Amino acid sequence: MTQPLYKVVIDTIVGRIASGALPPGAMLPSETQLGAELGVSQGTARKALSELEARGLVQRAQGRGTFVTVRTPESSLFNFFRLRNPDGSQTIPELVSEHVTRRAATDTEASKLYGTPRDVVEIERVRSLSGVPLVHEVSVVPLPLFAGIADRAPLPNTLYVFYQQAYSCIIVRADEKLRSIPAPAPAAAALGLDRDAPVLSVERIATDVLGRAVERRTSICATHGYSYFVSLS
Amino acid sequence: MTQPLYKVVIDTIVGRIASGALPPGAMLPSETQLGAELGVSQGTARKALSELEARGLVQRAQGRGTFVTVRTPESSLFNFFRLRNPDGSQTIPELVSEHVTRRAATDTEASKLYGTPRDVVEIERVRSLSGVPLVHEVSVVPLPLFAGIADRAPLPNTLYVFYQQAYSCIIVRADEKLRSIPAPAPAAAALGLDRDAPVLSVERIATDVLGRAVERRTSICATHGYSYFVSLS
DNA sequence: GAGTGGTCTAGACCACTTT
DNA sequence: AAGTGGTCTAGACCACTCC
Repeated sequence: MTQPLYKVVIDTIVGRIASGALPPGAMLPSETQLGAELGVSQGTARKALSELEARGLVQRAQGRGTFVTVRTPESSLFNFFRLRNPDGSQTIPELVSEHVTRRAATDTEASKLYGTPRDVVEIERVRSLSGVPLVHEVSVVPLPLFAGIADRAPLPNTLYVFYQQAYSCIIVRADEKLRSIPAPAPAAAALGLDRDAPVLSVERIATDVLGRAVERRTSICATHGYSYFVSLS
Repeated sequence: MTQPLYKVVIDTIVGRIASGALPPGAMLPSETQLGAELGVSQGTARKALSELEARGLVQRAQGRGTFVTVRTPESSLFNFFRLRNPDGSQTIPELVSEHVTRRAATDTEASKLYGTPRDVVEIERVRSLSGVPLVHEVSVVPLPLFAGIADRAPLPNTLYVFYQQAYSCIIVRADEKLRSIPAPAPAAAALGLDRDAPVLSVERIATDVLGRAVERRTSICATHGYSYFVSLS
């Protein structure tokens, strides 16, 4: 039941990235160096690096080297913000307002978030597309993992880039539940919608590279002139 | 600018699968045999087979061999029917009614579907979950690729399994656009909804293994007690 | 020119399934 | 026992980037 060597290599590198020892943009050792350092052949080191590239954690370029993937606001939005123009082109959501508060976790929050936290931080935001407020978004993160985050408001537009830069917390996956519902009161008020206007409700659990459920986010989106894009395979 | 050998191997096998020479469930040659047959080393054949496995086109099992992936109604629904119970468990959609008609393609249909077809076949269906009609679904396929399909009604519950078995057309990808809208008249009538009940509109383009846009599907879903699940990464 | 990743080979040994 | 895929090694050559 012993781990294959290439998986040991993968775990080693994931650990270095998750700990911040290898920050975004850092160059990794070459295949040969990595193999020598960890006592495996170049081919085995290569297999590990290729799998990390497939996971999106590093990027490789012939002649240049292997680098820890840098998350820019653009790449983060591309992956995790699915509201697009009808032709599929990106739209950048602007921040209209933000409220960051620290509070006790509800029972569901405690049960769904990593570490069953007693306290959480709630980030409530209204976002607009092309100047029109269309998204009401409430993100909840466990306080222990994000110590001091409430004092750093206002937060940057793209939270996942911020999580990585400030807390070495790398979001790699988001599981979402979508429903079509009449606009709930707080969202209707924030977005200036009729009480029963149809809106898209998106409930998200975001998971980091270590497999921890790190954020719970509920978004209410008015899809006027925009669409939520997904690709299934 | 010549193709790497392993890509040649991949294309060879994809061709055999898409042509029906390797039907679902068929066993592929072993790595050694395949290498000998195509004049490459076992390692190169292995790389090709591994990539085909990553694409989901074949399945490999230690000690048994490599097999063309069999699409069952279950696996097809798992991949391409995203409406689930709130806890994430599968729900099997039953067929309530079906109308299959042959007609001329609209301009958008002709422009978006493979081969810019003059004629298409439209499959209109109402589906129910746990006995409640919740989905109104209109699928449009180009007539040339699916000759005679209109005469084979009623069609099976899962169209993609049928496309593969009857036409060697393997759907590997679906791009969807979601919006929340008031129920349109035909869907409201078919599902027994109020005229302005909020529903999920899903517009899908399905693409086959040869990269051809093979089906356009518009679904109207009432998300009463159900949710549309996606995983982003 | 030195260093990087990308492709390809040949061979070894292991774990697993089937007969 | 025979045949399969899974892991691992060692070495070669190529294409590319950067200095």
